[in-house]
Amino acid sequence: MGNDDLTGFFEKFLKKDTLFLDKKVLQSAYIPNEIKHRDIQINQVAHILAPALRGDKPSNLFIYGKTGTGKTLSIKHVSEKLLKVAKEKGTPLKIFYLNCKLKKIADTEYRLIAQLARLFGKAIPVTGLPTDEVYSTFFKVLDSEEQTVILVLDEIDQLIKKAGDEAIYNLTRINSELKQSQISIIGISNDLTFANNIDPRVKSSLSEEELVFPPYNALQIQDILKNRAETAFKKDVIEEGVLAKCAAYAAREHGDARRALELLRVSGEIAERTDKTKISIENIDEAEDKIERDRILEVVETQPKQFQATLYAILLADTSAKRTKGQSLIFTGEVYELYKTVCDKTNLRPLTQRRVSDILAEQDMLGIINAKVISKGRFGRTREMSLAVPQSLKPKIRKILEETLDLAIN
DNA sequence: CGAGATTCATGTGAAGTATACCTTTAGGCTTAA
DNA sequence: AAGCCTAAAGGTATACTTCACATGAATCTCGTA
Repeated sequence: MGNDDLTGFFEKFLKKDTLFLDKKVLQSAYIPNEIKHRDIQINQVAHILAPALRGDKPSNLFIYGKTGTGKTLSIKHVSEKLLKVAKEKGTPLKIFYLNCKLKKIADTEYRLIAQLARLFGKAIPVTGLPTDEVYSTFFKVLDSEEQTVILVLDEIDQLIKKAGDEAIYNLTRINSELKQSQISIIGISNDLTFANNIDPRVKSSLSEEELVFPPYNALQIQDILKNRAETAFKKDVIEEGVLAKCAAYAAREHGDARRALELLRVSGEIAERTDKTKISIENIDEAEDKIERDRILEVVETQPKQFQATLYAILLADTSAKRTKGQSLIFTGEVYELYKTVCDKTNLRPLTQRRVSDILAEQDMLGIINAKVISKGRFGRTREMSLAVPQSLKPKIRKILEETLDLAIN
């Protein structure tokens, strides 16, 4: 493309009017003024947290609910209002929000506490410090002034699954030591069954109050969509039935409103890019496809080298496996053999099978493969897995991996 | 023929190791009085 | 003498390895009908 073409393209791009009025309304970080269909929950949260305004310690709260049921949104909404009132009254109240799922941020006890201390403006190194030391630093800042602190730990189930419940237990007990300040914990979990496998002591101290966020039904999602679409899009750019279909898609997946909004936003982007003046129903299908692709590619690209090598081995196994019933089933041993040859080609130091086994388990968690442990009777026991990736995406993944792993393409 | 025993390939837990990084400390050098 | 810098010492978290044991159904074994 010549330079003139490019200039032309940019000019045209600027002239072309967009379908969006305010795209950020559809992004997941956006907090609308009015949250629909969550009045009851928001009220309950408000009631539970209100004592903070009088300088009392609010009860610890545990919130359950599937993804996209408005948990985070509701909490953030209440927090905002609460902080505003507290500020007017001059009550020393702080609310911190921390997502435990983020790798390398809060997925171990050390990292969680370190991150908390950082929120209070303390610099904590990534490693090297005793965990106790970090605790006491955190403790000191916390107690350095009279204040009430509310700590929101999102996706706390992930943390406990990876790092155990020690950290949470310590956090809940820290109150008895605090002289000036007090801390309440709000735990948010997507996994409704996860309470069963944590220490009962932790559970009881964490869930002084419990709240369940039920999924939205299709009508509610549609209502939410309509509401947001009004401010997000220009008038009349949405074709009849589009919102309904978005809602239906999302409701199919346990009423995930976040997904519905994302679908709508991406549909809009697609329509815009293809120079349409309206968002049509077909765009939704394309959007769903694109979202899934982007998610997978994102995961593939950002994984550590060893994970990528493992994934590449799976990919190789997948293409060579005899294709029975459409789904090719792959076993650990097979993957590990291929993995070793991959390492050989890429000058990567091969990890042990023990470690690879863990890596496979993590890939399963990431949803990039489907795996389950089965016993093949006389023929041992293994993890039976298959790539959870659309066929059309495999070549692309392969290419990405070959590039990042610097594999000689044969 | 069927109940147990056996077997295989790998899952999985625990403990140990390597690496990268942190703080503290002691020595050496510089500086200012 | 005091202050400052540097390098070594001592300590930690994390990712990974090593070791050892656990799993669980297909297959085998062998007593019994």
